[in-house]
Amino acid sequence: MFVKNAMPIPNSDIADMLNQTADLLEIQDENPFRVRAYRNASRTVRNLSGNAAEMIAEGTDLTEYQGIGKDLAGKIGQIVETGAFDVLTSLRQQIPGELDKLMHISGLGAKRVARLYKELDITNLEQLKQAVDSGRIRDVEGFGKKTEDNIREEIGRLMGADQKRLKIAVVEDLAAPLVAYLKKGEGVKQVTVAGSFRRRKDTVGDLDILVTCKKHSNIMDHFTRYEDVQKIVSKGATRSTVLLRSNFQVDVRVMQDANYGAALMYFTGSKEHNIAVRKIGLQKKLKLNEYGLFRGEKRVAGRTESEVYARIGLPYIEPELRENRGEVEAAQANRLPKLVKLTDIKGDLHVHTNYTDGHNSIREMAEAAKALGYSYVAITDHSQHLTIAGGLQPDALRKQMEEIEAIDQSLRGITLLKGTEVDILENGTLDWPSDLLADLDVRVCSIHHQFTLSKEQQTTRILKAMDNPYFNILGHPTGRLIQDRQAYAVDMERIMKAAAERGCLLEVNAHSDRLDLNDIHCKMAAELGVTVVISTDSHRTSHLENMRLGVGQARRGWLEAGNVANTRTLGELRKLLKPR
DNA sequence: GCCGTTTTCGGCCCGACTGTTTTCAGTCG
Repeated sequence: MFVKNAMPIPNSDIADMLNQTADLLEIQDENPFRVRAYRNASRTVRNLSGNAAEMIAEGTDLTEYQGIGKDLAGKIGQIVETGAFDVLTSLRQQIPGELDKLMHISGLGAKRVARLYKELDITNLEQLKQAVDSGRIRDVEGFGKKTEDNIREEIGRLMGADQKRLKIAVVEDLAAPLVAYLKKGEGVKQVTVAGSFRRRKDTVGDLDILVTCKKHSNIMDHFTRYEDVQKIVSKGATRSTVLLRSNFQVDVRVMQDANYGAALMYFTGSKEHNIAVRKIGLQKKLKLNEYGLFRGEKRVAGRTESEVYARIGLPYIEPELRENRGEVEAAQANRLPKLVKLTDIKGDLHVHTNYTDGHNSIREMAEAAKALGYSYVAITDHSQHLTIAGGLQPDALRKQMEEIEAIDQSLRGITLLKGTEVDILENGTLDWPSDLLADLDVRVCSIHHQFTLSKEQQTTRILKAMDNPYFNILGHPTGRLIQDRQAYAVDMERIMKAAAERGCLLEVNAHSDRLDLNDIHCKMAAELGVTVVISTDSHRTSHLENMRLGVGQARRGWLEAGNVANTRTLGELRKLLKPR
């Protein structure tokens, strides 16, 4: 049985085990639909808003979820109870080494990995490298010189430093000049970045770019001549793939304007969303592909995405929702959220200045916020405990508050709020005395040390801090740094329930390294009735524009303007920030 | 292994590109 005090197994671990099972079954040439069933269940578990182990303990029947039937629900139960999965264990005994890892080499799938094992006894990357170097690979049926070269290159890439997915802000910087370049191609009409970039995922694995242009364009030649191209992986009339010098992959697909909507849907994905939508189409005898929506041979839609969705009988689904996390069902029931937009945001509530570790002055940050059209901005520098970031002493904070008031008097069209980013100390107290907290307008409360406390201790620490009547906003609630630092262990559901009860707000930190809360947590917040604040944690004026990244995550988490405190007018906002 | 306005069996999204092939399997998205 699930022991209450033991750390429950995270959803990601369960999902990984199911996915590894799928890989190994595929290597065994199992029924491909059984393989797919494991992959689907893996994805469903990964996307659950609650912890599967806790849900099971509370009596939730996992078969309610898409892709989990009686059998897999039982198997997930076993994983949760024992921490192990006998199907996977037995497969690992039958299949030696790291064959499933070899599958993740681009160009090698289950079939070829199995063949390499059967014929050359290759079970790991090192053996594969030796087989390539000695030329034995070429003797295997279906493997030729080109394949050998490809594998050699891929191994080199894998053994070198590679982090394939990049943070979305980094990808924005790669995409902008490439899009500008493509637009200069002969006969080019539209250039749109699709894929996970358009869905605003926090990291992006490759760029999918859709180009529409006149017939007989030489756009693919133009594309592959782009100066940052390191290698042309494939090049065809309608689709080409290259690697940039940074090893980042870019796919370009060429379409005619009449197909634009269908193609954009197709290339935006997610794959799982597209499959779900196509299934609904099939029920109505409609076939959907990147060239349009067809009834038999007849094309019935395709020019715009809205047209395609409408013809299938669905309202338009925003790209950020297209993860098959319930949006298709919500669309069928006409219960899609009306997502928050960047233009709904009326102010930024987490901004640093050169009083602590920011680069710009109070006035410069305020002017920059005003230029974005905001009606308020809060200055929230660090508290005394955070010496490494030049945390303020109480008298320095008093002096800053006076300066904020003075500058506020001199500004028109924007209100400057006196704020703080106050440390939550290890015992759950805040790093300022109550009399100081009382004189501030906004208190962002954050954890900046002792990341390694147990889940129970960390959760208790935060809950205790929330007992403070001046606690407004939990800053970067999990402390994760994308691809750099794991989230610290917290019971997010308990924290959110407590926040909802007490009127505390949770931050969606829009800094490109954080995006914390993440998308799944945002959705959980909406479900639990927690109001969030989307803030940039700016340390220089240019960071204020990161708001778009935070809004992207909020949209991926199904948040509406009503779920977001800083879409409200200053008067309404102040009510939420009053001490309790 | 899942699922059901095609409903408890018999389906399961669909097409492009490559490489190794002489007509297509494997891989990818």
